[in-house]
Amino acid sequence: MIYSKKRELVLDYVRAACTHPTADEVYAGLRAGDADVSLATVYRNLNQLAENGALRRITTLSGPDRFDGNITPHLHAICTCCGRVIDVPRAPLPDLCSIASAHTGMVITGMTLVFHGICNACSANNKAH
Amino acid sequence: MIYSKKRELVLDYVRAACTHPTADEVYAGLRAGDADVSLATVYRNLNQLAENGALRRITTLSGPDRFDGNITPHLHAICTCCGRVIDVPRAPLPDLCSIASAHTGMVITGMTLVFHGICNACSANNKAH
DNA sequence: AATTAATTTGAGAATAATTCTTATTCTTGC
DNA sequence: GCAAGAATAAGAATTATTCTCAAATTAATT
Repeated sequence: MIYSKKRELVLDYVRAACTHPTADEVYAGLRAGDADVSLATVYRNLNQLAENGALRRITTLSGPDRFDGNITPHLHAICTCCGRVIDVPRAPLPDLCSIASAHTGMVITGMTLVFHGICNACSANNKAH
Repeated sequence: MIYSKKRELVLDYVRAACTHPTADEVYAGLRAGDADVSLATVYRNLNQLAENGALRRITTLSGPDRFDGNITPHLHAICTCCGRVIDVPRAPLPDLCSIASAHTGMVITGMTLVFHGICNACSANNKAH
């Protein structure tokens, strides 16, 4: 993968954001700044950056994927009301992957652990249905 | 929610399947049988049934949602190669939700824990890239 | 700095998964 | 069996994402 100015813009944007932005938000944010990128380029680069570990992809239950520039080990909680993603420090866990591997015979390459709930803002706003 | 024959068909189909079918697979399966349902009805009912706990929704990282008629507590491992979902017995876990709740102040309503890996069939077939 | 080969980009079409709309058809209580 | 409310069919619409390919960028070489 050779250097590209657009990829650097995308990476910098996600790293600077503390909002775990979606592809669309990255696109809009760069456009609102002085950057001239296309949506396809944003998607392409987010995928590449997540693929090679520069970013983390956060797959939400419903709604678009989000991206996290903070790749240090931590977990996420997603508000089912507004979609916001909140960081959660990683708690000590038993070695679940080994257990899964032993039980299924699969080669386990990873694990996704996400919390769901109502964030403070939504609780305060009584937006929760 | 009043009774409906179509909803019963959908629920029975997912319960009988051991494949964690997608909405499309449920639709095709019912159509292949003698059932006359529309795709929208399959989606609507899968959503309702998952909502009220009769089924479990399995959100995969990429690809369509899958549904599980087995609602007893267990985990899932998803093959990143073929998309198949394999059941994993629930291992004892620390109370992660309380930890997340304490750290974020959110009302935590649930947690998703999914394993990713390569299933036996894909390993055997060397399909894994 | 020009040449070239490989890579990336832009713009919009295409795709995939799901939801919405509305007229019609069930379901249930009376 | 009728009325009121709920569910359905069919396909249009929406959302999120990927694909296509000609044009632009990058990096290595002259």
